[in-house]
Amino acid sequence: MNKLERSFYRKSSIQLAQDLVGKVLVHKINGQKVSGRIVEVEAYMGIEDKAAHSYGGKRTKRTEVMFGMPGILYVFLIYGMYSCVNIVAGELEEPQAVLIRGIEPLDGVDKMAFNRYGKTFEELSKKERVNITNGPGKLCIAMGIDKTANGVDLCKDDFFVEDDKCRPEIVSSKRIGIDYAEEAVDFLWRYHIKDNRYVSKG
DNA sequence: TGGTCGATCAGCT
DNA sequence: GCTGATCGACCAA
Repeated sequence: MNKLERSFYRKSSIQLAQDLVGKVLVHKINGQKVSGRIVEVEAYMGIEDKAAHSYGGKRTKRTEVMFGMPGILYVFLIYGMYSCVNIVAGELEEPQAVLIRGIEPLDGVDKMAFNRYGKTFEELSKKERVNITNGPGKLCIAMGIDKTANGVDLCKDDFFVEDDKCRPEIVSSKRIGIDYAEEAVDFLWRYHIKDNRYVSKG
């Protein structure tokens, strides 16, 4: 359709976060397309952001990809069992990223349903249909994203973001699960589509 | 509808 | 040894 190129990602994570809401994340697994509209994100601003893994310029094996090219994926393991996926923003050597917190399933809904619950989308209960991708760990399971996707370039063929010209109303709020981040807990760096059921909270 | 709690492990200290 | 950008199960009311 309309795959976004490198220049789209080369901007601050706050800007990129807002631009990503409403776009479509696509993952092709062995030729099978799985996709969903990005409905909720959070910006992590890097060096000066106490909530970011790269706060203070912390550069380790884990955070290394955030220092890389904008438009690549940063995938990390949280609580020993869930993956979270980010899109790297900013310039090279500027460790910013946008966390994807919720998507609305579009293509490959049966594949997603199988990844999450081992059954077809049709067979899911009402609750399961919402819970399929309304959280950062959940959407990674549904879309088949794990640590092997760390560092993958969204400007290539099997993983990318496209613009289908959807322009929903976006609202901002405080980021979730960062109680340790002192003054940064109050920054309104979470953005989501208003009234969308696949938003994780609020 | 909301609170608490266990799972499970890489990256730090 | 401790902790976390989470989730789901369980329990109380």
